[in-house]
Amino acid sequence: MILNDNLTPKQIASALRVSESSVKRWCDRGDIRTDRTLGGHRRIPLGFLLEFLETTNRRILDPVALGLAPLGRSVVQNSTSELDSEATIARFEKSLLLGSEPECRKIISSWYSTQGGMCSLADDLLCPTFRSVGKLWREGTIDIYQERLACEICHRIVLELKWLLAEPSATAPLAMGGTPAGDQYQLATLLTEMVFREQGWRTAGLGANIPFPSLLSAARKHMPKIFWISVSHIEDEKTFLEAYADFAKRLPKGIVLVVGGRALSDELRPKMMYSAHCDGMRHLTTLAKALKTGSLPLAPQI
Amino acid sequence: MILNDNLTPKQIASALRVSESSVKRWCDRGDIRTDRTLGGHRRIPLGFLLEFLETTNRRILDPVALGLAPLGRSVVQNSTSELDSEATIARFEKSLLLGSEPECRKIISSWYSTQGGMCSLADDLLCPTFRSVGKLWREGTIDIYQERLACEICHRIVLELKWLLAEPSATAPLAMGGTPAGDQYQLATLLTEMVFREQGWRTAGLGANIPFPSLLSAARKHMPKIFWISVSHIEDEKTFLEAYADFAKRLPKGIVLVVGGRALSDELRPKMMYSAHCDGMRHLTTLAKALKTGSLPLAPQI
DNA sequence: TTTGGATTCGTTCAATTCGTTCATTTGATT
DNA sequence: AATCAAATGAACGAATTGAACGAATCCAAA
Repeated sequence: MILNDNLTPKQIASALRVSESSVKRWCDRGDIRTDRTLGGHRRIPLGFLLEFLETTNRRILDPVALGLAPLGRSVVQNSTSELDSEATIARFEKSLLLGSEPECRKIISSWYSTQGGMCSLADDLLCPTFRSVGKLWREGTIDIYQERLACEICHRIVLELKWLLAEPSATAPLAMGGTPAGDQYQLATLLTEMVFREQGWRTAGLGANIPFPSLLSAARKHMPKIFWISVSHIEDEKTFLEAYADFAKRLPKGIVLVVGGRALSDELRPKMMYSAHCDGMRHLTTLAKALKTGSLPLAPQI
Repeated sequence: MILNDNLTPKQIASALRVSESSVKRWCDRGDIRTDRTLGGHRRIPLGFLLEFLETTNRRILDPVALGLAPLGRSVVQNSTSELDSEATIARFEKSLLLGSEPECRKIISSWYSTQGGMCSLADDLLCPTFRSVGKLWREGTIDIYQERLACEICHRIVLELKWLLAEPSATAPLAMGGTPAGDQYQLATLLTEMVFREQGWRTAGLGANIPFPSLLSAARKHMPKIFWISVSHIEDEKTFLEAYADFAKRLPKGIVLVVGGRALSDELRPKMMYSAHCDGMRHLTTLAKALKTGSLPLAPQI
């Protein structure tokens, strides 16, 4: 996998546009976790670098220096080039519809590394793209298989990204969740799982199209700290609400129930009971951060 | 496909993503215990390499180079292969139902590398296991989510195995396929795809639950040499047969239509038109081998 | 057994990185 | 403005790493 590579201080220096000395200092001070060659040269796995970037709120300025694909950049007046997300999203959508997995992989891994991790990948790249793809499908411009193939490709690549994330510690809290019956959309629940992983949680993603009673027994058996429900599509609203209500009522009290997904409209949500609703992965990330150590600060609401 | 015991410096170099020179130096300095051939070439038993990795706190970055399954952060432990398949299958089933992905990964990659590749993995391990899991589910012994989680886990691990397979050449023939509407079972079609990959085909797996008309337009647009249909579950037999018949009739003549899956019973098959029916992955492998170079030796049958 | 193409040998050498020192920039405080 | 601490970047000889080379070895097929 291209993503698993050991970087030298020089590469990182040029990627971040800082001096090599600074990178070496950060390594020695422990800000960047660092491996060493037998001869004592520093070697930094990409995952360690990303870890550093997140805690210090830094960005990769030159992905090419790390062997990643260049993302579209537009030259702004003051000579600082900014990410042209519009162009990149368009390029990504095109590659998806053509079914070109390698091209999509380049874009995703580059976006993931240079932007804000899973969060930005989900909210800023994948979500808009699939909104657009869904529209094209409803318009009849593209075929169903293209939409499915797009999901399949993204699913595979996001799974690959898992190898960049540090193995969660055995004592980390457990997050469990899935997508209820009638909803086949797997990508959303996978991204949810990855966000928890990124925040150091242990996770158990149950997948899509699982009946509520079965979700309930999974929760009861494993007693996670958080249970997430990702809803992208609702077959029948009344049936859904009934099944959900029963699920929420019988969920053990110690478990935080988090819901999200584009199907949970403003009209629907007031009829549901949950601990938290997340409007996008950025939202979820802050929640995961907060709940990781502290106990639940959120009271159930109606 | 047996685990290679004696590794060359070149293999180790690419597995650790360092230069061959460095590996040779490490051997000569005694950092890696090294055997020699009569002619003086270095040969490193896997055990010695693992010893080295352990003491220097190093990881294999590219397991593919060693012919090992990608095991993530840890390295394959017991290369002593269990030939007691009964016991292994039982252990595997237990791990699946417990939802222990790491344990399942060990068993699958061990099976894959010591037995007959994808073929044996599908036919001898996964197929019997899921038959048994399905039975437990129908009996009510286990919950739906356990069966789904089992699928999910296997799906992920099989996808990881893809990194073991060589990249298909750009001129390799294309195999395309998927699972028709009403059938959610993704693992079978994924395994089918992997078998073609193993045989050097380019592949495009469309996933599960795709309506026949959409499968048809995918085939028309990409014109694969083979189109596979994997059927594990049929909602309504009459609807299925009609949609299938329409699909088969309109499929371009140059494309070989291969069908398979546990739902295609002896009573059903005579009512379908196809180029070949595969009863297991071993069957499919020989077909993929035969069709790879030669033209289609199979006449459509009724 | 012989043969020929692919791999590995041991060696040399250029490029990179090491650790260290020191000058410069940054940014907060007086 | 002036001061000072902290962070950054440039420069150095010494050490490590990786690429290249002809010669020797391996291995599978004739």
